[in-house]
Amino acid sequence: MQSTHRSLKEKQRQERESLILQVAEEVLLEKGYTETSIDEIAARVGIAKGTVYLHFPSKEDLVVTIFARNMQTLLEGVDGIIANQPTYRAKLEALLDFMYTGFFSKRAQLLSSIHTCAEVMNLFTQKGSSIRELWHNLATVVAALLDEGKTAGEFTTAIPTPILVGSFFSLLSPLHYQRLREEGHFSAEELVRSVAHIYFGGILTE
Amino acid sequence: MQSTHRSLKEKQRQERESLILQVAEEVLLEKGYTETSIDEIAARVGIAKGTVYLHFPSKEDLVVTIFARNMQTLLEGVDGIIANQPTYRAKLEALLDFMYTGFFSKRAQLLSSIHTCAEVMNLFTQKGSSIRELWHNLATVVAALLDEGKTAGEFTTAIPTPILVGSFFSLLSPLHYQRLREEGHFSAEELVRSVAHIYFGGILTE
Amino acid sequence: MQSTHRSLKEKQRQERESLILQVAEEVLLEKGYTETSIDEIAARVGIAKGTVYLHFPSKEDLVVTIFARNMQTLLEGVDGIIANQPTYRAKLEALLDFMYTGFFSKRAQLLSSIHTCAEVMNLFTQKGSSIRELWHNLATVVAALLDEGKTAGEFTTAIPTPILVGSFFSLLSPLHYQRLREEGHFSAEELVRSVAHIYFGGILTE
Amino acid sequence: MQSTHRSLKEKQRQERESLILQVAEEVLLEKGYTETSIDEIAARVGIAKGTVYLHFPSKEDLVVTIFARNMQTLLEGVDGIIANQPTYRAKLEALLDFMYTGFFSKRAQLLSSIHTCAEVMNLFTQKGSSIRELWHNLATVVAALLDEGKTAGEFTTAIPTPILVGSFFSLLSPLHYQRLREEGHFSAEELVRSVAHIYFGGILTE
DNA sequence: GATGAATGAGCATTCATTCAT
DNA sequence: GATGAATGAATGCTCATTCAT
Repeated sequence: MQSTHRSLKEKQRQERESLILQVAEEVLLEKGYTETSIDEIAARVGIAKGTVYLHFPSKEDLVVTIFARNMQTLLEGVDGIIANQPTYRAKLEALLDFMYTGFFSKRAQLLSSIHTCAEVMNLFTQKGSSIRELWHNLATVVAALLDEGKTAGEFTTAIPTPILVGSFFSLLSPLHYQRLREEGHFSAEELVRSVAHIYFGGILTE
Repeated sequence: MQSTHRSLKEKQRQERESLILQVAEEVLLEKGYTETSIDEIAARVGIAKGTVYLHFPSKEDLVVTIFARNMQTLLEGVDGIIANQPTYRAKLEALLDFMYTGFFSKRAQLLSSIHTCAEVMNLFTQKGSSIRELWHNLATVVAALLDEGKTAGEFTTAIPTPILVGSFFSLLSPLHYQRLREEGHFSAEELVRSVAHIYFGGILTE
Repeated sequence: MQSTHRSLKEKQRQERESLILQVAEEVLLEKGYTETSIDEIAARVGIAKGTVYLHFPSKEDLVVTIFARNMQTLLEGVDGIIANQPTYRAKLEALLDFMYTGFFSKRAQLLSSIHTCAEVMNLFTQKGSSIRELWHNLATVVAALLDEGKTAGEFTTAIPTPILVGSFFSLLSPLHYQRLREEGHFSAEELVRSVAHIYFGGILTE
Repeated sequence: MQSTHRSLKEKQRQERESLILQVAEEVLLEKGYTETSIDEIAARVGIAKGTVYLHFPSKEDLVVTIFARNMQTLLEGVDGIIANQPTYRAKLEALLDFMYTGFFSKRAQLLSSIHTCAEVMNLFTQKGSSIRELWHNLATVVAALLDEGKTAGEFTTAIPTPILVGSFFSLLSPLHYQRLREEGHFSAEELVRSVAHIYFGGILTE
């Protein structure tokens, strides 16, 4: 019963922490790092400012945690996603699909801002070594798929792999993605399909 | 003489305003919006903080002006750039080249941050109607090229134009661009060539 | 049995209270009032923060209690200490010795800070009336010894007793005391002997 | 005229800075370091909080400046004060007199708190190297006087010089000093005379 | 009774903006 | 016109105190 009690407490704690992370993620997406204030996060969650600090030692840590958690989840899913695909193209398409369609449809924006927003990048120069590492892992996976695809004769060797990796992650910048979905009334699936078409086949007619 | 005097004054004023804009642009690129302080801009220009406010009513306006001026210059150049190209593909490639190789090699990062960085976007929700309009104009030009290219049978009709436009501007996210140039030792030309290869021809062999 | 139970509980309560006071005293000596946090006290004692508040209504009260308890103990010992000394000088020397050598070697620093540290003094302006009273009692004892010594012809009458009392308690400021012991490698005994030499005999050669 | 204008500005600036230092010193004496807030200092001076930061980069620096300035002034005066005194005793008495009677009658309290108040001491562990040095200089001067006095046969050699130095600066703890003046209605002169009597001649008759 | 999660007032510090000179 | 000193709102963070469990 003691343990029941404890696990209840612990569960509530986890839930609250999740809530903070979720709300912080929202505000972060809306306003960017600097304009996001702990005050606002606390207010939106409906708790006191100090409570946030019971879960995260600093604003910086809170944000790094958000990024790390997303990266981690993404990385954990990658292997399963690419495992059963027959070709390297199919593997990369499955990855694109996972990133923009599923769990990450919104989070992808945040992850993307790691390398599109100066403000965010500077954050990780100091505290985000773990993030950089996770990101590097992901980029390595993609680079490996591209290299193996080249060796297998699937992909052109005319373009250096680093550039291919860069374009792979650039294909659908988060805010373009969002705008197209919201204003252009395109489904996530259509967006991914189109982007894959461009990346793998180009836009030229045969 | 009065008018001579006035126009001299006015010329000096213009020159200083240009200098402020140029310096502010530099700082903005280095540090991002929030970390950019009027103090630093004034110091780098060598004028007093208050003088900046004689030219721009607020930090926000200053930044919006920078974006607008770049957009404007870009737009003004577009026609000449695409005019003499034989095909729509060539027109779009010339545009890519102009954006990433020439005058805009650095500015492109700023322009791009309009839709990749929440912080920057919010700026334009309030004060940046002119920017949105200019951006819309540019997007319209690209959309027209793509549409005409479709009609001419140059480009695939399988992908909706808005998505093609989004991908066109996403192809090389600014920080990827920068990192590839600095760490990967790729030339701007090679980057543009590769990206065009991907966009137009895809990455598949054959 | 009820009463046995109660007194057991009560005994445990007393012991814990003593422990809190002891630990708080240590931290207080190390860090000063403001830098001392209830959190740290509770952690060092091994109890919850809230439990401290079951014993003391506020941090202020806790600290006042520490001072009062020390003053009380000192006062209770005074009579025994001075009782069997033949002269007034011997009585005062024994008191000095007791304060700097024995049980109070460390606590003397705390007591002394009552009138050397503004921060501490302000504490007692509001809640420390009991402290002031106890301190006054001690000062009265010393004043009496000095007055009687004067009457007995032992001490000079050239100096008003209040000043003599002030100097008696100032002789060895706590941090000087500590520094001399730690860096100068003087024993407590030597320090007390030297200070007594100065106070009673001056530093001039015969 | 330009220079007149500038020096006027500069003079006003100096005056304001002096005012801040003076007010901060008062508050510091009343409340101690931690309880002193920039807000209160600014309010008492009648300026905005931010203005304080135009003069001092941080609270810590402000306080260190106060201490350093006092120490500096004291040190600068020392030589002149002891120069024309015939004996070492007279030199030390003159120094005592200077510290407790003149310019430093109040400031002595602050200086004294350098080594009587844990809170204050900790401050100088980090930023106050200059203070420690200045203090060390003063202690060295006093130690030299005592040593030379010993060699000259003026002072007893029975007590190690470091202890004599410690007692010299402890003789009249600042708050005792203040209380005796305010409540005991003793003049500064009488206090210094008495303290000197004790230090040099002891309190014994004959 | 004991706990420790939650609270929120308080503080040092920054910086866009204003305005007297 | 130009200056830069002055302002004060805003923010990250701490910690004494409370109270539901």
